[in-house]
Amino acid sequence: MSSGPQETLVQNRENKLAEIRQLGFDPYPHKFDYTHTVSRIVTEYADRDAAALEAEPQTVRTCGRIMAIRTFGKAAFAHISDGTQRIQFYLKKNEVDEKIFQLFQLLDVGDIVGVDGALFRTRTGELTILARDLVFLAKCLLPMPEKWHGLTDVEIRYRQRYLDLIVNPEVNAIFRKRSLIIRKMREFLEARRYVEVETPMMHPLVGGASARPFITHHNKLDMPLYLRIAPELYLKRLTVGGMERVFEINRNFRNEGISTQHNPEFTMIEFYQAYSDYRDLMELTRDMITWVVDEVVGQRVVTFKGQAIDFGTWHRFTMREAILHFWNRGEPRPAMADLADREGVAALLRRTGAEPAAGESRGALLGQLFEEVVEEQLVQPTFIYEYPVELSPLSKQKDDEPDFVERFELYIAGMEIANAYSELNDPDEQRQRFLEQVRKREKGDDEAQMMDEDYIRALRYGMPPTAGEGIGVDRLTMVLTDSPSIRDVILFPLLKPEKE
RNA sequence: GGGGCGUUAGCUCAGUCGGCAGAGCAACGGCCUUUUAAGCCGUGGGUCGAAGGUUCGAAUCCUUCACGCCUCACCA
Repeated sequence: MSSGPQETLVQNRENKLAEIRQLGFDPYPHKFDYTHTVSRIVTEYADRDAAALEAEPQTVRTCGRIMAIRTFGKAAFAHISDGTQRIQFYLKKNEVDEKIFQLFQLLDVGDIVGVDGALFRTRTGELTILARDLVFLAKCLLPMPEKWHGLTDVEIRYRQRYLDLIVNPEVNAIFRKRSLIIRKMREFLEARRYVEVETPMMHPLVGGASARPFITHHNKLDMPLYLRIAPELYLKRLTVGGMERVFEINRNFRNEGISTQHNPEFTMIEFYQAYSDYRDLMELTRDMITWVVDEVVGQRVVTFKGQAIDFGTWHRFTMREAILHFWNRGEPRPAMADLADREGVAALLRRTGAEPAAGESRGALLGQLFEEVVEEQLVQPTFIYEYPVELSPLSKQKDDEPDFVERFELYIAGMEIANAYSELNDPDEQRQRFLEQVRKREKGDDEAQMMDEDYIRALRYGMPPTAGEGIGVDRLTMVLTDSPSIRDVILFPLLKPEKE
């Protein structure tokens, strides 16, 4: 970083900064009053042609980062950007103060400036500011990436996201879209009488999902704390307390592997609706996501990794139906009867080439079979419902089939996007489920949940029938921005530390 | 964690069979008052990811390591 040729590149820029100071300019002024952002100029004057700008002169005062400079000895063009749009200004030696021209000669690509002048159109028709004043605002001391290819090295892009944002305008667009997606989801829920809440990020117990937690420690209390893997158990305490519709948008932390679909911290919108069941949430989910797609994308068909995803058509299968429907491992095709017992499921699992784990229940194997056979085929928005009770320690059982629970997941582009269920509100049954989790934990399953006595106590005060859901905001954003990696929709994804 | 690929100038990339380290942009010095990847002339810039090894000679072959990407496993 501080060796060899880059030193001279940086030295050049530092020398220029010193010269700017010697010319009498403040190298780090405190503020700049502008009349227009660059973006506003570009949109507001998009329709004014050269004649219109001549007949009715428009002066603007704006600011941004210099993205390109083209000099002609006694004149020059430069583009400045506000991060979203860019506009050109034209500076002529005989139309500005001598000092301003000298200042301009000391500018580099990357510097931040203010410009003041009248708008005109060049011969080629480009909207341009004829500069009458130029204000130095900040120096870019490090050399900028190249103008044609920009910055493509993903390691630098993720580590130095600021540079990525400066150079690659589409990155800025993705994160604006992410912001809009979250805003629209919030708006959707608020319009339905939901209240936004914040619950603890540091938990004394692990619960609400199956995942390994990050562990930390409180010094004064001398107690271990877990970064939350899910807010679920706190949000449901709130429904006990009479907050009938609550939601939270925040991070979960899971101490698991990292991949194009997994970051150790990720954003989940989780919501609970009293006096409703999972079927109501299926409707709500479809309505919410189609509306968000309409608002954010403007059309129902979205391209993701080259595939057309149609949010105008939603599919639904029970987990068992999906296994039969999407079976692609040759004849004979399985029938519902083959899923009826553990041995049948295990046999099918063997036909996929997977080895059914020894101690696992029929429900767990069913889940495994689903993942083997179905998951990656669920490209179009698809609800999978009725999950095995063994995989769902917090969900309410089906009345007519207690081996299964009232739960669904939403799949898009082969990814799990949402998970929802009718909440188990029978405290005795919940205790049994927790005890089962504790047994798993004792057998070495470090993803199993812990007994949460206070949560049981809350349920004993009575929780209304309630349905709850979590939607993975990062993954939804991936689909709506055609981003193949979760790192493309997280500003600062976790990376190993830079060496040195 | 396993497998595959990658790491060369500030950036984007070439580098053949092991034989003097290259280009474009950026930078620096000139010329240039409507350019658009502006143009023309000239100049400088390298611990070839790191450490070992093979060889008369290594960016190039071998080993180990670091980081990244893809993929599998795990997970949402």
